[in-house]
Parts: sequence; C-alpha cells; structure tokens
Amino acid sequence: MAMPLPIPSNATITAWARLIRAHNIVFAAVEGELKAAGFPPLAWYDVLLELRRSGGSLRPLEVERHLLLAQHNVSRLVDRLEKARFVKRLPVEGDARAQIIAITDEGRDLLTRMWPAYAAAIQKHVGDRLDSEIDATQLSHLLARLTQSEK
Amino acid sequence: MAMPLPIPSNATITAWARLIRAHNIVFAAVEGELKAAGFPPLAWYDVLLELRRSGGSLRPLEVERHLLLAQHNVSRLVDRLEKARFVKRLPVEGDARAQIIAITDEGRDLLTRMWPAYAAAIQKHVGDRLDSEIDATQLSHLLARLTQSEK
DNA sequence: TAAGATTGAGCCGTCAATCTTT
DNA sequence: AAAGATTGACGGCTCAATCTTA
Repeated sequence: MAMPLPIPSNATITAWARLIRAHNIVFAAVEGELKAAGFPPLAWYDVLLELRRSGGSLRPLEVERHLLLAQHNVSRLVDRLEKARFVKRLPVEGDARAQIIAITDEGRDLLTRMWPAYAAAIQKHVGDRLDSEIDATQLSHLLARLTQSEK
Repeated sequence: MAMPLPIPSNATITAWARLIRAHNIVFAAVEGELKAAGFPPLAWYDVLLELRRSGGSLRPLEVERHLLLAQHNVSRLVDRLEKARFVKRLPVEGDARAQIIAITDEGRDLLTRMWPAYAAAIQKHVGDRLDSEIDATQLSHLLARLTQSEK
C-alpha cells in the first residue's frame, strides 16, 4: 500500500519555511543598508511613496488599505512622520472627524535621496541573486498567487 | 535609440515588493489563526521545534544560528519560554558562563497540540493557493536562491 | 449607533552598555 | 582581552478602550 501523502505536502511546508526565511534575510539586509546610510525604516518610505503616487495626500483609511496597516499603526506612524516634518495633517472640509495626510517638500526630498540607496540594495539582495528576468517574473507570479483570494 | 534598462529591473522591483507583501499577508494569516486558537507566537514554536529536532536541548548560540536571531533576542525569548514552563535553563559542566536550553514535557506537548492547527493554516494559506506540487517546488527553489551567498 | 481617529498598557525587538567567566 | 549571556532604555506593534463628530 502507498503511504498517504501528508497534508500539507512536504513541498508546501518547504515553500512556507523558505518564504519566511527569505523574507527575513532579504528584508533585514535591505533595511540594514538603508539604516547604515542614515535613513529611516522602510515603513516610512512606503507611506511617503503612497502619498506621492496619490498626488501628494491620502486619508488615513486609504493608507491603511494600501499598506495593510491597522488604524492605530497608521496613527502612530503618522505621528512620527509628522514630528520628523515629512508629512502634515490637514483638516477636511465638512467632516471634523476626518483628516488628510499630505507629504511635505522634505518628505519628497527624502524619497528622492533614499531611492538610489534603496534601489542598489534591492539589486544586490534580489536582482543579483536571480539568474534572469524570467526568474524574477516567475517568482513574482508565484508570490502573487499567495495573496489572491480563494479559488 | 533604446532606453537603458533600469537597474534594478522592473521585474526585480516587482519581485521584491511581492516578497514583502506575500510574507506579510501569509504570515499574519497563519499566526492569526494560531493566536485565535489560543496558541503563542510562531517564534515560540520555532525555538521549541529546533530544540526537539536537536534531541531536546541546544546552546543559546546554536539557537541564534538556526533561527537567525540576535543574542539578546534569544535571551528574552527564552525568558518568556521559561516563565511559561516550556523550556528550562541548565548549567554547563566546566564553563560557568554557558548554559543549555532544554525543552520540557510541557514544551513537547505544546508542539504536539499546535501542529494540527499550524499544518491546517499552512495548507489553507500556502498549499491551497498554489496549483500543484510543481509550483510549490518551483517557488521554494526561487526563494532559496535569495538566501544563498553571492555568486 | 457608527465612523474616524487616538490613547494607554503591555509585549517584543533593537541598541548600546554591562556583567561574569575564561 | 574575548566569549557567553543579560540588562536598561527605547522604538514600534497590538489589544482593548476611548474620544469626538456624524
């Protein structure tokens, strides 16, 4: 008699373990290089980039949706960004509960200054480790599957 | 004239972004299910599993090496595990600086009780989202490349 | 009551400094 | 001085509770 296949399969368990490990190693390496160059955490870059992409400002709820952060995390992250002068909180006409988070000139400048170091780190820790564009595309494709909703 | 290719390539940048996003989504989903079932963080499971795999005990430095944790993190993690009775710290003969971290019966029991829920979560959030064993193997292979040393 | 956002308490990770033993 | 490990201070995340306005 054949042995029943384990659920999850060994291939699935290995994929899980390597996803966690690859992320931890690559993320720490990239963020570590930026930190060594005197830059703030990548979470700051992510928020500022979303703001710039969206024309300069977003509502907190939109930041939460784009970056998959909880409401209170955005609140605290914006606290730090505002204290560092990279964003400003603006009131919303007609709804005193709401606010708009707007990137400042200093925030745009930080994005500009960070990108060369960030790009170099991505190339070093991701691009240089894959043999070809085809591999990068294939990896992206498989990772995208993990974040799609159930079949 | 052809445009120069950006470095890193768009494919590389996409692979980086999806690695981060896939990890965040899948990890939060798996750990969230375990937490909802009343279990401790995955980091606890990782340490206990390494101890069991190694015959029941390890030196802190070996835990650091296996799990890619800093010395002080292991120290604090073991504090919590010891307080929860899942491990014990034992002295080392002949070197009063050193210690041995040993899994307890309660620790082994936790591993046993967690695995069914953990396995189900991995299947749901990884296995079920890949079309085949071949995909899981291919993904593992590409992720492994990211953690190999420079060519 | 609900929506939008913040707050306080506590947990966890990180940095630099420290302690003890070799 | 170096090795093994811990500690204090603090940054950042998470939970539940809260505050304000709609």
